[in-house]
Amino acid sequence: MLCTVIAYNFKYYSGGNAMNLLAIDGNSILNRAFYGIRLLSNQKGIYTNAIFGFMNIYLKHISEVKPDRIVVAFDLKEKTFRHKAVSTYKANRKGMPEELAVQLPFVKQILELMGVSVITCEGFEADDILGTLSRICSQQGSHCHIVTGDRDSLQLISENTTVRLVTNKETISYTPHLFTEEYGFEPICLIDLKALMGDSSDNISGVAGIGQKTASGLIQKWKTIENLYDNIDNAGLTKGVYNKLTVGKDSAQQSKWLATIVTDVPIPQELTAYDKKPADAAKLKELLLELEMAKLLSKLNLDNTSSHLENKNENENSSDIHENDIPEAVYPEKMLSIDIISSWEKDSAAKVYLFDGNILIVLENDTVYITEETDVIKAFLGSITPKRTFSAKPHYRYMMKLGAELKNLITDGEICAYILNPTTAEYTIDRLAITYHVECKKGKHGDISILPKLCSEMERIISEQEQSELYSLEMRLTEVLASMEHTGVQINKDGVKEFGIYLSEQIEEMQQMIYDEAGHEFNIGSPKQLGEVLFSDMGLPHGKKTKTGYSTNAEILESLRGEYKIVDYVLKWRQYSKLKSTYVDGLLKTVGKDGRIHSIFKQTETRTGRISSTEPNMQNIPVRTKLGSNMRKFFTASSGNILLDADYSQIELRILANICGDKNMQEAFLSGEDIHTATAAQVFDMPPDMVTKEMRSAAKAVNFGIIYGIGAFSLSKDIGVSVYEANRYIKNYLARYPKVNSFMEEVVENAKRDGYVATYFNRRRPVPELRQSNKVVQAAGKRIAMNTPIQGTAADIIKMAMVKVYERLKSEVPEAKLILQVHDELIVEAPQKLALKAAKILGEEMQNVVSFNVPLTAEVSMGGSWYDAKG
DNA sequence: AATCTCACG
DNA sequence: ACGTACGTGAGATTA
Repeated sequence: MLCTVIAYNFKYYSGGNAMNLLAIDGNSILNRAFYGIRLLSNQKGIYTNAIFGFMNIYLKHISEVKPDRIVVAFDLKEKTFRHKAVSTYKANRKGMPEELAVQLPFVKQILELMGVSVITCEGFEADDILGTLSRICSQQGSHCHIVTGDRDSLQLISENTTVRLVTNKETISYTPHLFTEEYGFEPICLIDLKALMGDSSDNISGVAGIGQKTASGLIQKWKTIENLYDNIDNAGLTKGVYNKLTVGKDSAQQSKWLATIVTDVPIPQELTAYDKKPADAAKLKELLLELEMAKLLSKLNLDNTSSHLENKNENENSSDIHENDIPEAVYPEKMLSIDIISSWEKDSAAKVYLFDGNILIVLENDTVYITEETDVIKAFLGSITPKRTFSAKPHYRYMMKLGAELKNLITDGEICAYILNPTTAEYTIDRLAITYHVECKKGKHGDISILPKLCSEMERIISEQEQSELYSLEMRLTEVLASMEHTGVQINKDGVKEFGIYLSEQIEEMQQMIYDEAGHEFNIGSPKQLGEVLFSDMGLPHGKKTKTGYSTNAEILESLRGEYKIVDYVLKWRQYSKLKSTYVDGLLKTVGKDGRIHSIFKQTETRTGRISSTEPNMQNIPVRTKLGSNMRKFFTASSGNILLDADYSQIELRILANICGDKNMQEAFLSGEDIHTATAAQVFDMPPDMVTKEMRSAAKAVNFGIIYGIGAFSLSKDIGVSVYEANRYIKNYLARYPKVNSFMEEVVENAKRDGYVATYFNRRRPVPELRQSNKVVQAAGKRIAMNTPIQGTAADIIKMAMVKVYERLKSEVPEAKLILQVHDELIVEAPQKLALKAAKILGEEMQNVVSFNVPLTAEVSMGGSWYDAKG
């Protein structure tokens, strides 16, 4: 195969008028690159991920800053001891892993061949060199841009020095203004902050007992530790802080010294020494070719002498492949694996070839790599060619963004792996290859080339375990989740902000009342300080202790609420603070430019088969308290639309009634009586209309207990009766519903024998806990075994409903969109005019998704906000 | 990075 | 004697 390489019109750099120096912390950036990209190697087995990543970051900053001079600084050795270092300095910092260390010389070599100054200095670290350069620039009226991943370097920020902080997500360019806005003090005071709070990664001890929050407050007020200590007696400090500061004075001073970056490293003082020298193009090209970095070559404009890159696997005649051939003409029917690469990290993952029109595609092992976003990808993904991938959801979202449809995606390796074992923390192709004994030779193109083999093996096992239907359900669900993420939910930002202002006022008020009661100020948000104030200083009766001190959770405080005013204030303060920080502030951070929140729904996260929601979590928006439920008023239908909300009633208990087959329990549901009342009638042996509120709520707790894997102790705690009493309830319950009892016993027995439990639809979950010798762990394993078939079957059912609702809406009411799922609840946004039609589909599909002896019921209601739509 | 607390089903 | 209900995610504090 022969591939045409087209050069990018990449502008290297052009100098501006003001003289600029770009100074890069080589070690810091190399580290980021290494840990940010999965391990890759070229054909010879040389690891290349850090090289790729480093060069990408390097080029990005060059093109943005367009510097006149460039310096890349490195630490000399991994275990360099600083001239001023104490003996334990950095003793706990782990050495560079071998895989990274081997890449370091290549990076240096590439930079040198490019004519860039690479500097190291015996006895000093890279950031000291940067500090020195920054000082030289300031003195000579030049501007210095520092590129690093290390926040310590922010202390160097000045009018003449900008720090471009590289993080996993983004690069932030810090000017003095931006820094001060974020930290509340000047950049140079960062060393004073560290002097107080310390930094374990650098073995800087700071002042014992002073954390980030306290330290930050002190520095904002006093700027430097010297100033703080000079005024310490009239600084209005609490006793605790005062004592800690006094005791830790020496440590603070030494810490400050350790945290200070050196600015007088012996390096050339004349800035012209760092002018860019001519590159050795030939050698550079040779090296990059050896490393198989085609894209970098083209970015550096080094590929114009030879317009063809030869594929090492010459198993095809040299016919150029044109973009139009790719989707349908080349491999119309054959299954292809795809890896769409859109971010720079992955971009560097592939050894790729450039075709006409800047598209990067590799066909090898039936794998297609695509990195540029063009119409060809769209055509390919939208074609009927069967496709295989690892993690399909981003591809669906990509196509939805383009207003197109991803078609014929048959296999998703990550979903396969989740079906086979949902307890795995992270799914990577490398690990799965080992687990499923698929030979993992490091392919030329990273690990994706083993995907075909790996998938067929996993699919074989899925089929053998009779999980193919479940797998197919999950495959169809991916598109539904992608659509929910894509559509998002509208939020009333102004309303949320206003609520936040109200909360702030309340927090302030509560804080003042708490301080008045306690007699002094302290950090209410610190469980440690709160515990000391309540239980040591004020002498309230304390409950159990945690490892670190007194327990101050809501349950304990609630029991003291009536007797001590302060406890009530603390509980209120907690409630307001939680709403403010997690919901008001947290949600506002995630609102998209379209005024909607696009949460991520994770499909391979939970061990029971549920989906989870992150960034933000839309599955734990408050509802149980009056105050909290106000949040739901801000989730609204967009104009002309309305929200439909449907939830299954008692789905887990109904599932239990069905799968255990207990006639008495089924009867309780079929009677139409409220289930908790019916249970109370059974347990307390009386007619339903004699059941009191208290009895009903006790029965409700027992019902929950049964689902979770009952324990008398916890039940007694939950409903406030003796353990003996709780035991009686459970006994009565199981006597009335005998098949519940036998079902639970059977499930545990089977799990012990098989090593896993399964849901009604054959979703499996391994329960290794049952095979451990520790009895506490074993008991937990039993509860898992009892709960998972119930919770998991409910998850299976709502997933089936989601797919059906989604597909019917798509064909019958395409304007209506499924937007949220909260475990037993689905939310649809529909045009008002079509609301009834959509509501009918929603309710019908949810109810009819399975036919059980005890039918499922779903209650649908609608409204302009989530608050109103929930019945 | 671990711990505590608390929001949801 | 010991710990104490299932499944999640996020924010704040502190080591």
